[in-house]
Amino acid sequence: MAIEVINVEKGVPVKSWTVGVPFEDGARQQLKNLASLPFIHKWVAAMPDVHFGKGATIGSVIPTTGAIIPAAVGVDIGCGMMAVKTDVRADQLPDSLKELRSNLERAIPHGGGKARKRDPGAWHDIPEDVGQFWQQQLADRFTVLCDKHPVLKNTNNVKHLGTLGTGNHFIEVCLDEQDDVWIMLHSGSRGVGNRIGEHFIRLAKQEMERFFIQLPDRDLSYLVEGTDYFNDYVEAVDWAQDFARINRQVMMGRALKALAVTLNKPVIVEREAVNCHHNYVQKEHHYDKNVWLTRKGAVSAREGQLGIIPGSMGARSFIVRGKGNAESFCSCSHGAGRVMSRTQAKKVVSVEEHALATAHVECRKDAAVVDETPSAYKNIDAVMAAQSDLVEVVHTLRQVVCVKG
DNA sequence: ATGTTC
Repeated sequence: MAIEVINVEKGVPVKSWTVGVPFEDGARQQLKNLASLPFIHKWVAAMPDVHFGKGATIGSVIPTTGAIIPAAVGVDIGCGMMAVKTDVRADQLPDSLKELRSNLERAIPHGGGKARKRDPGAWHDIPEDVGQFWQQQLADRFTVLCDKHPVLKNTNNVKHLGTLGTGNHFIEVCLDEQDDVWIMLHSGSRGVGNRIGEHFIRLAKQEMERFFIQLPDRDLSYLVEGTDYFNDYVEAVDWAQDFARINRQVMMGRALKALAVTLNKPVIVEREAVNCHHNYVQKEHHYDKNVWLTRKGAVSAREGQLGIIPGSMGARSFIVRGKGNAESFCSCSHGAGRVMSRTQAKKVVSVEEHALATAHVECRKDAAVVDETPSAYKNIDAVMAAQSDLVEVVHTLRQVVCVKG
C-alpha cells in the first residue's frame, strides 16, 4: 500500500495515507507546521480523511515527547463512536420507522439553541442511572479539578451526561450484511469538555508568551511536561475522556430501551460493545519510547482492536479491525472527512438534493441539517481503500434511522 | 462543538 511522504525543512516528515484521496493545501500547511515542532517523535501521520481544522488538521496522529498541544486535542475532548449489535433482525422492525425515531428522540436529550431554550439538550431532572454513573466515576475527580480551576465550576456537567449534543453528533439504527440490527452513536464530552479544552488552550497560549516562544501558528501552543498546568491538563483531559465514554454508554442504554419499547420485546446485545474515542490524547508506546499520542479525528487500530468508521448520513459505516500498523502509530481514519465546510454545504446543496440523497433513511431532511449531507463528505470507499493496510472491514452497516443533534 | 446571544 502506497503512502505519501511529505518532507519538511527543519522538521520531521509527514506520512500520509492519502493516495487517491487528495486534500487541500491549507491542511498540508498545517501538517508541515506540526512537523516543524521540536518535540514530535518520528513523524506526523495523516489519515485518509485528513482536512483543515482549527489548531491541528482533522485526521492527524501526533506523537509528542515532553509536551502536549491542547488545541490539537481540541475542544470536543473524547469525542467518539459507540456501536452494539442487537439480536433484532431487520424484518422485526416496523414498516414505518417514524415511531422508532421519535422514541429515540424522546429517550435522549439532543440538539441545542432554539430547540430547547432553557436547557439546551440537557436533563431537566437528573435520571437515576445518570446520577449513579456521575457519583461513582466522575464526581470526586471533578471536584478536585474545580478546586484548581474554578472556571470549570459553572458548566452543565452532570446535566449533560447521557445527552447527544449538536452538529454532527448522531444516533443511528443500522443493518449489517446479514440484516442484523445495530445501534451506533457519535458524541463527546459536551459543554464541560469544551470548557476544559478552551481553558487549557488559553493557558498554553499564555505560557508561550511568558517564555517568548515563537510558533508558526498560535494554535500550536503547548504545555511542557513537568509544569503544573501540564499535570492539571492531563488530569482534566483524562476526566473529560471518561465523561465522553460514559456519556455514550448512558445514551446507548437508553437507545436500546427505546428500541425495546418500540418493538414491545426485550432487546439483547449480541456482541461486546465498541466504544472508541477519535479526539483524544493518551500515553502510548511507539518506536521504543513512551509518548503522548494525540489522535485528532483518528481512531486507535492496534492489532485485533475493533473500531468504528462512520460514513456520512445516507452512506455506509464500517466496523473495522486494526492491523497494528506501526508506521501509522496504530491508527486509522475516523470517518469520511469533509470536502466542504458547513457554511459552504448550506450554500451549495439544496434541501431537495439533500432529501434525495437521504431518501432511504428515516431522518430529518430540513435546511438545518443540510451541512451534514453526503456530498459534503469525501467518498467513503476511496477513504477505506487508502487505509487497507491499517484496518480490515469486519462489518458494513447501512443506516435506516438517523437522529441528528 | 458549545453556549450565548443581536
